[in-house]
Amino acid sequence: MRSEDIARLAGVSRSTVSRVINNYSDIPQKTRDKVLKIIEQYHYEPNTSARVLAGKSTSTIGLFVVSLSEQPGVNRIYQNNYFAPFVDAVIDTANAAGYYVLVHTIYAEEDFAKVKQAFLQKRIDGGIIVGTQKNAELIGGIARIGLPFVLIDYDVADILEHRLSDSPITVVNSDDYEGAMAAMNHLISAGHKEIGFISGHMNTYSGKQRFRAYEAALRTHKLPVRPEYVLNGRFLKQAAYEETKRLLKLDRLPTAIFSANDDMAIAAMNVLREHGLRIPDDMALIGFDDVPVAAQLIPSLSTVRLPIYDMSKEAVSRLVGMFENGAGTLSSVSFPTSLIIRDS
Amino acid sequence: MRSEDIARLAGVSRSTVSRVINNYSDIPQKTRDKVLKIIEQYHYEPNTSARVLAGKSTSTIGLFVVSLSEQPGVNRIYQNNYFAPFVDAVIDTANAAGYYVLVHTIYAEEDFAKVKQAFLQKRIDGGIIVGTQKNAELIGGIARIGLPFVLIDYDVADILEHRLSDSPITVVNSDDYEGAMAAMNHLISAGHKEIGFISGHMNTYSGKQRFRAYEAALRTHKLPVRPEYVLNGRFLKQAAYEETKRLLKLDRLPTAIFSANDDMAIAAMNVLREHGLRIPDDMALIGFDDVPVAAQLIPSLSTVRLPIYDMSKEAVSRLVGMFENGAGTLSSVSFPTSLIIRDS
DNA sequence: GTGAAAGCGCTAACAT
DNA sequence: ATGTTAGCGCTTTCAC
Repeated sequence: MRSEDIARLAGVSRSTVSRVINNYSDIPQKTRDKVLKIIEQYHYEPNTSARVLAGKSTSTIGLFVVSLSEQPGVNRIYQNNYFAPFVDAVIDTANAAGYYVLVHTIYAEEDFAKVKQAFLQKRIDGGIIVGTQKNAELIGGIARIGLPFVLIDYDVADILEHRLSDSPITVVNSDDYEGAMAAMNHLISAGHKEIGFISGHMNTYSGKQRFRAYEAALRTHKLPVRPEYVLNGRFLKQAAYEETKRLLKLDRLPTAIFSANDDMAIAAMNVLREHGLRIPDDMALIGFDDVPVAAQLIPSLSTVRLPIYDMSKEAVSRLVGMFENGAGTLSSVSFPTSLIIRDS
Repeated sequence: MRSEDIARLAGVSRSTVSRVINNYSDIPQKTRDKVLKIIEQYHYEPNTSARVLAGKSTSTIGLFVVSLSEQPGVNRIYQNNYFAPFVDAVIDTANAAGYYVLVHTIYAEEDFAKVKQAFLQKRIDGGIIVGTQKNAELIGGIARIGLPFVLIDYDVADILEHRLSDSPITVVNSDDYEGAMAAMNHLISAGHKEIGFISGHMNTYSGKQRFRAYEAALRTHKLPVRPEYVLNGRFLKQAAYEETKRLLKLDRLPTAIFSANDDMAIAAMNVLREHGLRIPDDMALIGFDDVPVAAQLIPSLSTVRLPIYDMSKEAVSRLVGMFENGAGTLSSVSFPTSLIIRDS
């Protein structure tokens, strides 16, 4: 069933059918109804490829989830409490706004070709990229294609430095520094003087900010910054697990641990439990993200809440805004986090 | 940049460029290399719409997540431990097989139009649908379009009845009946004689099978089937929460509860805890699905494991198989479940 | 208000 | 082995 068939059945020309489909104003209600009736009756839907080729938009948003991890297969997003909500929230809000979502996961450096490909092949009107490590070359490469895109969790300064401020890029961040600072201040106010840190990935913006706040908080309160208390977690459960085990072998332990995300905090929790340490009595613990399980655990996990749904929604609506207002230039937003004190 | 530009730059015709791109055999290595070099150099990627319009496939799989729930907004998939893994696993395996995935969520009856639309508009080569309630009309409607698709969790008998066995449909199920039976037998062997049930959605295949096994197990062992012990959960956390509260108001309580999924079992756990009941001493609890949190809870939740990753992978590979072998007819697989005994 | 016709970027049958 | 050409199904400019 093609538009020509509809035209014949309705006794009009293909152009009239097209006008009806695209809601042209200069077409009498009578003709419109007649055509619409046939379309309805035959369940006709215009061929997307043909429409796009003729100049229409794809009504499709690309969503690229970047999760580079050294151990392949270990950080699949469906086991990742941070990415999964983004995927779902973006799909939700994009669908509600009338867009299809093309999702692609990037687990290896070479898969990045796939994101440029999706843009270059004109499969999408624009994209949302979450989880990118600092990589101006990549961002520049995509920007050069000219289609708008949104980066979730990225350092705006890095984009500015590479003179990309005229490109249609939107950056959506959370106030990671402030959130981490709040968590640290809470621990310090509670009297903790020896605080450990499980770091995220230092090449991501959020990972960096959370670490910076950790250090700054200690310095501000003239507390010791001990290298052996900084665990290299890279946002990975497994790494956090190993590193926490290593920490417990030290002669002298911190009394609290601040983890750059909840997944790693939970891994640490398991290690602590295995070693017979009580939480929070022997070791206080604060995570980051407020993943759904955090509240379910016993003891429930104190954490810094990230407004993932709002961030995703904003990413979609900004992207759609760029479609409608014709590209635009660099812009950014940052969402406030909130400290959630629970039992840990 | 179009194929014509590449042709000009390489000093050949557009058809030669096309032949190179599509790996035709009758083209000398020298010409191939020359063209490839230009393509590389200019980062050329053929326009997908044009290729599809000219008869190529889209290399895109549609993934439709159906989650009809009475309370809108309450059952978003990112809070749903059952759907999220399917989404991620399908994306993972499809991407690995060289396919893009177009994901759409269906939260209301009228959104079903979107799935037929995606097929009709030729946006996808085929689709995977998870979470459908029994609805032969819908299935028949999609089948009539002629593109292959996979149903995850659907009653094969229903498809047979509606004479759809010649359509390119694959059904991927899990052994829900057997799994539920194993859980029930475990409880019964442990001496439980009064067993409650939190039901899933009776219109889904898995929901139905899990309930059937519950009843059958009780009957087989000549144990009482008490209507007041059957809670109407519809796979929803909230409903399970309310219903469990209702259950606890009864004069006489069961000593064990079997829940049709883990999310509801966890909701029940919370209610039990709030009422000061100990698990498993005062009330034993077994869930279904083995969602990631199940193992993290205290007490950890005994459950029936669903091989979601394998099911998703099979769904993708069967779909791709139908693409390659030209449609085909109805087929189905069912995956074994396994009883995971933990502390609850 | 509506139709005719050109063109979007590609593939593939046909011709050489 | 490579070029020429006719579509694929739609949108849109230009005529009428």
